Amino acid sequence: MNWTDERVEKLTKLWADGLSASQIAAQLGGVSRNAVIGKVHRLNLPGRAKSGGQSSVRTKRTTAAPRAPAYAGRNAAQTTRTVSRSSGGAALKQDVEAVAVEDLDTRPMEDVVVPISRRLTLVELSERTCKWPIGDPLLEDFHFCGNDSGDASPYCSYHAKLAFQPSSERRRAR
DNA sequence: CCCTGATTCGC
DNA sequence: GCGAATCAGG
Repeated sequence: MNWTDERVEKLTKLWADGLSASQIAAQLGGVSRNAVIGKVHRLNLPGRAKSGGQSSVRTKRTTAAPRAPAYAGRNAAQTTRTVSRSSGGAALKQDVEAVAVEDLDTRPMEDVVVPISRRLTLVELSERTCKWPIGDPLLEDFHFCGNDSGDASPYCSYHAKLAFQPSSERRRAR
């Protein structure tokens, strides 16, 4: 891939916005983070203030920002899916709680607070990043949580609590 | 190990 | 000019 004016422009902008080289590479596509860094140097763009690593500025959430629902609205639509298998006797009949967060008339876990998200885009997700979607996919600021997902889980510990609620105990608790 | 940017150097 | 390899660091 070559550095078209458009791509250079985007690179410059994103770099100025403080995104990391790898994140920029992911958004540009077709280039490695090394390519991005190399280009940045060649363009004489100001490098990062201190040669600090990932602990630098990152997601700067000013103040008030109740990162609450984000999912509430549209999710309430496709919440509980009841699958009934009426086969012969009265054997199988179970309802499966589909990936739901907070359903219609709910009260359970509303207390699960998710810290901050890394605002990753689809292409930036890796095996260890939380794949919990945030925002409206149709909007520009749509992103994924991106926090560490432990190792074998698709979500970070916080979103995992929201996603995998033990159905049995939930019913009981209600 | 994950990630970060910085530099080098063959292409 | 480009970017993989490498280095240095959190």
